[in-house]
Parts: sequence; structure tokens; C-alpha cells
Amino acid sequence: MDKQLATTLFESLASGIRLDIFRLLVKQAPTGLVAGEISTALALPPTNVSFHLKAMTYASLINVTQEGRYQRYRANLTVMQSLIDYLTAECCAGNPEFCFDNEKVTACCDSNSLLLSTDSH
Amino acid sequence: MDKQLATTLFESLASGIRLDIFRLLVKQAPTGLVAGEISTALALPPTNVSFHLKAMTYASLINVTQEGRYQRYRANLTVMQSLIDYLTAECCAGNPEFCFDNEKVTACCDSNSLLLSTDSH
DNA sequence: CCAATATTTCAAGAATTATTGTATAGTTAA
DNA sequence: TTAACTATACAATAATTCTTGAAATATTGG
Repeated sequence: MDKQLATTLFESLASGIRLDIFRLLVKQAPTGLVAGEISTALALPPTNVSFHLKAMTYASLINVTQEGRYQRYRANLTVMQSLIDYLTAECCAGNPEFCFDNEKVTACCDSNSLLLSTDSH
Repeated sequence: MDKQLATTLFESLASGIRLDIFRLLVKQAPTGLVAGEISTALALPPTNVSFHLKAMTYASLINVTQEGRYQRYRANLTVMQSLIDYLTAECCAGNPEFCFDNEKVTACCDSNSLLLSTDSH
């Protein structure tokens, strides 16, 4: 997870519509939804949804697969986990005592040491 | 953590400059830095840094305290932790098996149950 | 008070992003 | 093949965000 990717992912999440789309797709994992279903569920014009889906796909926040005439979108939960790891590393980095309550820091850092593999921590 | 706050925070992190500022302040926690130090460290015009600092402060991603003629900025690690919790809840929500590797899911969900207090999970 | 310093506000323009209707491309089923 | 359907591409406009220099505000030290 480099800065460029992190920035792009945050950009992808920094819109009410895109956040709605992502949360909808997480709820529908692993099946996902086709574009029309997303458009209907959020009551938005198909072109607008398509615009945001394209941006989110480019950012790798979601994936798309073709199913005949449908385009099925799924949340990319792997990259989301990487983003959480990145954010956790940013937050904890050298300063766990200011990031977490005392009673929580042990649980957090234990899980971090398991979840973070490559990062220095 | 409601959607509005989450969106605002993602917006705050969705710029290379603001991400640089935040990472710089995390590294300097808990002392923080005054505006001029940030401007110098990142080699950016003071007005531009001020613009971003204002946005980040409004979003509560950072805090500011006055020290004479200086304005000292600090990373708000508490809200960052809330954001990580929110993102974790979004990511895991109902679908831990698609979010984490099998060997990691136990560690993750254990820490989540400790870290998440109000959210249904 | 005055001069120097630190930071923000303001204003203007540049750049980017968002929204929507229309048109196009691709797919399916009869 | 044709008609219906799904989704995206395109184009135009609207809206927002970014960047920067100049001016304004506030504080300190002499």
C-alpha cells in the first residue's frame, strides 16, 4: 500500500454516493450486484452510478465481471483490508499509547502484529 | 461515526498534501508541530498549508492550539481510531470470511469485538 | 509604541470533479 | 435478424476544490 494508492482509495470513499455503493456491495458480498441493481437500490440515474463505479473500479476498490449483458460489481475486501492495515500503521506508528486506550492497546497491537506482515511495526 | 463524518474524514485523507501533513503529525505525536514547521518540512507555501490545515481541523482529523503567535497542530488519533473501527465494521460486516484470510479472521474478529463497542457486529 | 514574526484571510484564476440527457455499443431472446 | 434491454461513452454544464500572492490579524520583544 503506497501513498498513491491510499490517496486514490480515500478519494473513492470520500463521496456519499461512492460510500453508499461500497457499503451496499459489502453487504451483498460475495455475490455483488449488477449496475442496474445498484442504480435502483440507491435511486440514482444509471449514468451517474456508472461514473462512480468506473472511478471506484479504477481505484481497485471494487471489481467488475461481465455476465452477459450485465456488469457485476463486487467489493474488493482484500484491498480494503490493506487500507485498514495502512491506516492502522499510520495511526499506531511509534505512538500506540496515544492512539489507543490503555485497556485496548494490547488487543489492538496483538492483532496488528498478526495482520501486518511486511510493515515495520 | 456516522456516514457524514466518515465521508469528511476520507475527504481529508484524499489528498497527497493532507496525507503528508497527517503522517507528519502522527510521527510527531504527541508534541505536534506549528504551522511554519509543517510548511517548512513539506516545502509548501504557508497559505497552501494553511488551507489544508483548516480543512483537516474542520474535519476533526487534527487539533489546533494556540501558543502565543504560533498555532500548534496535532493528529487526532482518537478520531483516526474511530475511522479504523468504522472501516473495519464496513469491511467485516456480515462477511468476515471474505474479508480476511482464514488464519487471520480469528485474530481480527477478537480485536474487533474488543475495539467496537456500540456497533452491532 | 514599533518592528519583526507567524499565520490566516481574501481574491482570482486554474484545475478537477460531479451530474445529467442523449447517443452508442454490446447482449439476449424470440 | 430484429426488438428489447443493459450499461457505458460522450458532451455540456454546474459545482467544487486547489493554488498562490497580497493583504490583514495577532503576538512578541525591544
